[in-house]
Amino acid sequence: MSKGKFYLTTAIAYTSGKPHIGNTYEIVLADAICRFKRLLGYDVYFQTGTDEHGQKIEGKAAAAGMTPKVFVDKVAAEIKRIWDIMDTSYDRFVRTTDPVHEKAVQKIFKKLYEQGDIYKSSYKGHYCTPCESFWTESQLVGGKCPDCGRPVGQAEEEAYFFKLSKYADRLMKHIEENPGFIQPESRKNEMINNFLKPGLQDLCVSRTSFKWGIPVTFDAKHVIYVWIDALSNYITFPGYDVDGDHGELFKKYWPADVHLIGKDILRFHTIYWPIMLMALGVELPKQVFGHPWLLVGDGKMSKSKGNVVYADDLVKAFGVDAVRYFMLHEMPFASDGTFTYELLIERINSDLANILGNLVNRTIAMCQKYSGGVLAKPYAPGEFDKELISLCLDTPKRVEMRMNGLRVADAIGEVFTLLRRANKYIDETQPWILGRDPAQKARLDTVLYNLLEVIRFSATLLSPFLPGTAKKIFSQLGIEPSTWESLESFGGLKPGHRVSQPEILFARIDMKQKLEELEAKANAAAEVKTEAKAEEKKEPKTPDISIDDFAKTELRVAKIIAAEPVAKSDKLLKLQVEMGGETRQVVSGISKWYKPEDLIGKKVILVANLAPAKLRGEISEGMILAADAGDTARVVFVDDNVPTGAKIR
RNA sequence: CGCGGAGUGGAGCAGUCCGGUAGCUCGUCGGGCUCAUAACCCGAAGGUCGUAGGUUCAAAUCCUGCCUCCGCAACCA
Repeated sequence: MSKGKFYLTTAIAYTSGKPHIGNTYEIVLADAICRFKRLLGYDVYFQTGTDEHGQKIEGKAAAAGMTPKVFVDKVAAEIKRIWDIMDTSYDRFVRTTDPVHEKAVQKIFKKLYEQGDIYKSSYKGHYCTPCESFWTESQLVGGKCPDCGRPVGQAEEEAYFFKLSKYADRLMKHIEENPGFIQPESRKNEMINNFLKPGLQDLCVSRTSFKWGIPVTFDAKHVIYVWIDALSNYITFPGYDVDGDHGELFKKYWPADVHLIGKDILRFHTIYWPIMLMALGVELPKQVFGHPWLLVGDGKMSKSKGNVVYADDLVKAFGVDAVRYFMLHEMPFASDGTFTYELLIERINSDLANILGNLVNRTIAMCQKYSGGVLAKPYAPGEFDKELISLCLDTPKRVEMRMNGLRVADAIGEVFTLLRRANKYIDETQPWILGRDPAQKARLDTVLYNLLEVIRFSATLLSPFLPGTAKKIFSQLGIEPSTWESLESFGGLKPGHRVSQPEILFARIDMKQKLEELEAKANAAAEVKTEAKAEEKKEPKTPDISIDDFAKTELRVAKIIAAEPVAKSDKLLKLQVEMGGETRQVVSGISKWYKPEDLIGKKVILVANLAPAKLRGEISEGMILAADAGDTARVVFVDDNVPTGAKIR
C-alpha cells in the first residue's frame, strides 16, 4: 500500500515577529507537496516550527518588556495560529527552545568539539575599550576608533569555530554526483562559484555577546550560535542521538527527502548543514529546494498606510483556499511572484469562480434538473466523449510529473486544462437540448455522467492544493473523497447514486467594490496604528540636558563648495565645505532628496566637532543639520550673508 | 567593476539549457449559447521577443558590448 516514506521540512520561522504573506507562502507550498505525497500513498512526515534563539529576539523581548521566553511563546503561538488558518497539515510543529532539542544540540556541539571539528579560537581585531566594539582594519579611521576617535588596542574575543574547509572537497563531490541535490539548478552554480570554489572559511559557531541561546556545556560563557542550533532541528526532533540511540521517527524518516527553504538561506542548507552532517556521520538530505519569494508588489499602498500584508487578513477577506490557490498558482518555480489585491481577485474570479466553481455548479444543477439528481449508467457514448475521457485519464499522470519536479503551479494548471475542456464539452454536447427530447435521455445521462466523473477526478487532484474546496465538491457529488488508485480508470462513480444540491463554491468578487472596501479598512487600521504610535512616541522623551551639555556641540556655518555622489551608494553625497578658511569633507545621507548642484554655494549648519567617521570608504569630518521628516529630509540652510565659520548657539 | 534577478502583443507570465511556425491566462472587440456564479464556448485584433553588433542557411533562443528596471548587501555621523 505505502509507496515509501517522505520526510519534508520547512525552514523554521524566526520568532522575531508576525509572519507576513511571503513567510506564509513556504508553509503552504510545503503543505501542498506533503498532501500530494499522501494522496499518492506515501507515508509522510511533515515538520515545521520556529527558531527562537538569538540576539535579535533577546533585544526585541527587552524592548517589549518581556523575558525572551515569554516573548517567544507569544510569537510562536501566533505563527502556529497562522499556519493553522492556512489549513496546513504539518505533522509536527517544533520549537528550538524545546529542552529535548537543546539537550541534543549540546551533545552535537560537544561531539564535534571532541572529535576536533570544532575548535576554540578567537576573533582578532582592533578593540575600543570605551565603546566595547570590535573594528576591522578597514573600518578604522586614521587608525582610530570610528565611533569615538580614540586609539584602539589589539584585542581578541574567543569563539568556537567549525572546520568547514575540512569537508569542502567531499561536499563538492556530493553536489556534483547528485545533480538534484540543490534545486533550482541555477542556485547550484551560485553556491559552487560563490562559496565553494573560492574556498570555505571556518564558521564561527558560538557567541559570547548575548545570552539567549543554548549554552555550550563545557564553556559557560558561550552560547551556541544559530547554525548548529537551528539547522539541527531537522534531526533532533525526529530523535537523532549522537551516540546512535536514535528515536523511531529518525530511524524511519531520515534522510529528509526535501528541505524546503527560501532562496535566501540556501547557503546555510547546502553548505553548512551538509558539512555538519558529514562531520556527524549522518546521511545527507536528498534535496534542498530554495523557493522564490512572494513579493508584495504594489506601490500605491504606501508604508505610511501600512502595506504589509498578512495571510490571516487575506483569509478573512477571501477564504483560505482562494489565498492558497493564489500563492501556489502565482509562483512560477524559480522566479519571484507578486502579490496584489487585483491579481488575487482576478485569479479568484477567472479560475476559481468561473472555470471551477461554475463548472461544478452547472453540472450538478443539470443533474438535478434533468435526472432528479440520480446518476444513470453511461450507455450512449458520443463523438466528444473520447477526447474528454482521454484527457481526464491523462491528467493524474501529468500532475504527478509536474509535482515530482516541484512544479506546483504547473501541476495546478494541468487540472485547470481539464476543467476548461469540460466546460467546452458542455457546449459541444448541449445537454439542455438533449433534455428537451425524451428520446435523447440515454445520451444526456452519459454526458452528465462523464462530466461528474471529470469533476470527481479534478476534486481529487485539487485536494492537495485546495483541501477545503475538494471536500465541498465531494460533498456535492455525495461521495467520499476518492483515492489516487481510483483515478486509474474512468467510471468510478456508481450509477444509481444521488448527488446533492448545488452550492456556490467561490462567489465572484466585484473588483472595484472589494478594493474600495479593503482600502477603507486599511485606512482605518492605519489611523489606529499612527495613533498608537504617536502615543508610544510620547513616552521616551529625550532627557533634559544642561546648557553645558549643549555647549559640547560645536555648530558652525559652512558653505558647500563642492558636492558629488559617493560611488556605490544610493544615499550618500560627498560634500566639500568651507568654514572660516578651513575646508572639510563631509559625507551626508541626503542624495535621495538633493542633487549636488542643488547644494553647491549654499550655506548650512555644520556640527564641527563631531568625531570623524568613514562612510563607504570616505572620511566624513562633521555632519550637516537637516530636518528628518521620516520619508524625506530637508537640509537647514542659512541666510547667505552670514559669514562661514560663525558659531551657532 | 559587491551579489543576484528581470526586460516577450494593454497586464501577468511560458518559451531561452538542446537555435528552425512566438504560446498561455487576463483584458479588448465581434459572434454563439442559455444548463450555470453577467458565467460558458468560438473567432479576431494586437508583439522589430530592451538595444547595438557578431556566429549561422536560420537567433527570443548561442557570443560580445550597452541601456533600463527590481531585489539583497552597503549605507543616513
